Amino acid sequence: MGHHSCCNQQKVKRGLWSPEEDEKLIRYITTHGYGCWSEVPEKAGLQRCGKSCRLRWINYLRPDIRRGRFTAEEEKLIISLHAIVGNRWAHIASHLPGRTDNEIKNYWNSWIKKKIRKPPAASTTTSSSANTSPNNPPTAACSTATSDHVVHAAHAHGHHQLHHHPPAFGVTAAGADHLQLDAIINQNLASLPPKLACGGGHDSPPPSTGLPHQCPLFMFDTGAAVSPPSSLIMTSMTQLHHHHPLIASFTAAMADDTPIYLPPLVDGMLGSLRCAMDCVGEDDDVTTGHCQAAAPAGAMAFYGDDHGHHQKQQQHLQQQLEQQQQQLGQHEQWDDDEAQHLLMWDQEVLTSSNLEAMQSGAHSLLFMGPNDHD
DNA sequence: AACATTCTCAACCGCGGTGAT
DNA sequence: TATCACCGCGGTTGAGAATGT
Repeated sequence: MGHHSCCNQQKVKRGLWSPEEDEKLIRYITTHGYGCWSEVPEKAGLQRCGKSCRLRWINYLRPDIRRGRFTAEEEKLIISLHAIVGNRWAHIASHLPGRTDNEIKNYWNSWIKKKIRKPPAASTTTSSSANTSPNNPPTAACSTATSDHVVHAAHAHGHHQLHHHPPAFGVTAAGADHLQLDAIINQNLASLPPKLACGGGHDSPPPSTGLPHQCPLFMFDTGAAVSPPSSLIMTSMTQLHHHHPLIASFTAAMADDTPIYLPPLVDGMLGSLRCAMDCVGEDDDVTTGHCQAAAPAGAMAFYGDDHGHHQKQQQHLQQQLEQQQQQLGQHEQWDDDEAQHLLMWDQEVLTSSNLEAMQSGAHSLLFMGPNDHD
């Protein structure tokens, strides 16, 4: 239990802030700004470290802070975002104006505690019914399961390695499906420029090469629970395409056997757009984009190459996976039963014939990725 | 009323990333 | 390239409030 490095030499006060301290900090920030937090305490006349000042300002004092209970819409957004990006609270907070990462984190953790203490009584009943009561959001459990139900795909020596992380809570797939898909549809696809949207892009010239290097994989996770597989009902491709415009566009295009170029893997819901823009920007050629902006990866997903952050998450998830497997007495990374609920796609082009393979084989997951061999 | 338990949330801690030197 | 300082983030703690017994 040491002090911050920035506090070592100073006599700094700790603990709760007094109103006088708040006033000093507010007065200083509003007149001088906060260019360098390490200078703020001294210049503001506070016996605090810069880190503490920053935290106090960001989490409590800044004028655009929004306090009070989370609205139902905010709850939904948090749940959806968490299902996709996990515990990246700052990322989630960036999509909730006036809310801080700390606040969202506290809110989420309080829900986790509740769920641990009081697991869902009827895990076999569908949780897709809309219940946004602040005191009873079953969707939280579903989305937690979705985020915990992580399939990690990595390229390794020309084949995909799959790691499965089962849900922490016993839930059904439907609620998670809706959450993920709603999030994707409402906040991702809906915001896409038409020229980048996959669905309406049949008139665009098809890409001439493979998927972008930085987007070697595409994974569609319907958010279905994995165990028991028999509980997976609504996540076949046929059913899915009613909910997801990307899949709908796939199947629509299948009618005339138009090749569909698969979108790449993306980094989370809103990150997908960024990824798409990056891809386009780096290639400087929209036609090589492969509908990447429409990538709907609603699950945690990893490129498996040079993304250090993802590698870190991979390691973390790998550890979680191993723990889960130990708990479940599983020794294989991926057993046959679970594999039945995956479809690995190892080509770049989706055609009617291989779509049929998907429809016949994929129940809970559609997983696609081009070969490593470029 | 008194005590125990649970909940909320502000604050702290440590780590990793980044930029300057 | 190595080192350092700083910043930002996520995990965790703990005090006070709320609730239950």
